[in-house]
Parts: sequence; C-alpha cells; structure tokens
Amino acid sequence: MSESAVEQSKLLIREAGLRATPARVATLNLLQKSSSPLTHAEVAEHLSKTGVDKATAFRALNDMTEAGLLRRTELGDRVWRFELIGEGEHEHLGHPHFVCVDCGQVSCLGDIKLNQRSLSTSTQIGRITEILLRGQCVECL
Amino acid sequence: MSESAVEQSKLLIREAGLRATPARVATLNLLQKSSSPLTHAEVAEHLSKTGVDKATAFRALNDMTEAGLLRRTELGDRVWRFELIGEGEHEHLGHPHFVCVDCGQVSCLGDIKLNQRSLSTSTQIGRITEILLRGQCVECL
DNA sequence: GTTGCAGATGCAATAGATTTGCATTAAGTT
DNA sequence: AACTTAATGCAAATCTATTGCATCTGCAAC
Ligand SMILES: [Mn+2]
Ligand SMILES: [Mn+2]
Ligand SMILES: [Zn+2]
Ligand SMILES: [Zn+2]
Repeated sequence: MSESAVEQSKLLIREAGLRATPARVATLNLLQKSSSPLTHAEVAEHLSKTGVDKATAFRALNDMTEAGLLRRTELGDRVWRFELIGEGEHEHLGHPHFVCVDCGQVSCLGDIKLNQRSLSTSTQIGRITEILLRGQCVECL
Repeated sequence: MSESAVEQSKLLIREAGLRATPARVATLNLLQKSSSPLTHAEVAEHLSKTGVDKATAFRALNDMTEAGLLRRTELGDRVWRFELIGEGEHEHLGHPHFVCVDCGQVSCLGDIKLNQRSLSTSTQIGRITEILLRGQCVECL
C-alpha cells in the first residue's frame, strides 16, 4: 500500500467526520483493492493480523457506513457485506449484484436493467433502488 | 379451514415423505392462505396459539422445505421466509420478490424480466434463477 | 512538543435468529 | 392393540452482529 494511498484514505475518513485510526485506514485500503464487497469476517481477519479486535473491525465498517463512505448490503446469506461507495455513485443507489447459490461467490454488476414491461410493473410497486440476482456462476454450472 | 383443505394438506405432506402432524398441516394451510412469504416468527406465533413449540414450527418449515413442499428465501433482512411452491413452479426456480427497505413489506411478483442487453450480460455470469428487487413501496414513497 | 478530551479500542458480555441434543410422545404400519 | 421410528418439547447451543465499560489515542489547541 503506497504512502499516498494511505494519506488519501486518511483524508477521506477525516472529511467524513471520523478520526483516521489505523483500523479504519486499513479497512478502507482493503476495500479499495477489492473487486467485490467483503464480509465483516473477511475484513476482521485481515485486520487481526495487526492485532485489531473484531469488534473494532465491525465498528470501523459500521461507522464508515454511517459516515457515507461505505455501502452495506445483505445478499441473501445472512452476512453483511461492505464496499466502497464509488466517486460518482449515490449513497443509497448502488449497483446490482450477483450471488452464486452454490459457491457463494459475489460479483458486482454494471448496467443491469429490467425490460420495458417489467419496468412499468415495477412503478406500480414502488421505486426500485437495488437489484439482486442469484443463481449459479459459470464455474458452478 | 375446510375439512377437505386439511385432508389435501395431509396428502401433500405424506406424498413428500413426511408424517402429517398437526403442526405441519397447520403450517401448510397457513402458507396456503398467505399472499406473501411468511417468516419463521410469524408461523411460530400462529402455531403457538395451539400450543406448538417454536422449535417445532421451525422444524416443520425446514423439513417441508427439504421435502420440496416449500421454498425458503432470505430477502435481505436476515430473516428466512417461507412460501408454498406452486403447482407449476420449479422447486429452485422461484418468482421474483420485492422488499420495501423502509417498511419491510414483501411482495411476490409475477413476470419480471431483464432487458435484452442485461440478459446477455447475465449469461456471461452464469444462470440467473432468482431476482430480488429492493426499494420503496408506494406507501413509503 | 505537551496537554486535554471526545472519540476509538479491547475484551467480555449480550442480543436476535435459528439450530440441535435428548428424553418423551405419537403417526402410521402390521 | 402393539410396534417402530419419526416428530415434538424444552433447554442449551450456534452463529453473526452489537454493546457496556474501562482504558487508550487522534488531533486540535496551547
Ligand atoms: Mn458491489
Ligand atoms: Mn413469493
Ligand atoms: Zn459458483
Ligand atoms: Zn414500504
């Protein structure tokens, strides 16, 4: 992890109104490098190598989520996952995800849209802000 | 609950290879009348009125799910929900659901489809078997 | 560079949903 | 009616996440 990346994380954290502690900086940097959302356990295990308690890891994730730096979602396996909120992304309007029901692999998706007919159905239900797809990944087919 | 409905439930349960106990019959009949999937707690509370323990309610739901009578899904709020598998429905290929992130209301949806572009994206990911939409229901908008 | 203090952390205890062990009961068969 | 084995009741245990509290530390002000 480059020096500048650490400094940039510290800035982001402070801008969000939180103190830039080692646990938070490490968490943010870890999520920055990850291509899919990470669970509390995954982050906690990473941080534990530097002696950080899992309660602290969890609080780092929750606090940064409340502060608007991260997004927290539950993808159907009863475990919270956290990911960085991208530059242009709206805080509560995330991108779609895919979860493999066999191996548990999670993928972040780009531009998934409903067809016209489904869209009109959906407006009668309310405002859709999140799409989650589940199934079998190519590995597990 | 009509006599014939009870007898029909008993038959269904026995056909699935399970004993037709009062707890299971009551569970099946309750789910039959419900228009959206019910949680463990909701079913357990209903059954508790007739003296059924919640562990039994949980086992009734899990056992009938394993036996192929029910479908169990987690819609993002860390609680299992159960619904009858319809006549024509495939066991693992359910219908889409919508969950209101504000009030928690759950709706079963009919024919939600992805648009053509998203469909081709999805085949590169794997086989989609379930779609979950989240957002705000009309009540909460 | 030192100080002060609100915010952050460690550790253990707790919470909420679901599951499991085990002795006892009862469904379905003979 | 008796028998065999699945199902149940009750309590204890799991699993994931949260919280209380004493102690520590980031960082802003001297
Ligand atoms: Mn993502
Ligand atoms: Mn449904
Ligand atoms: Zn897979
Ligand atoms: Zn609502």
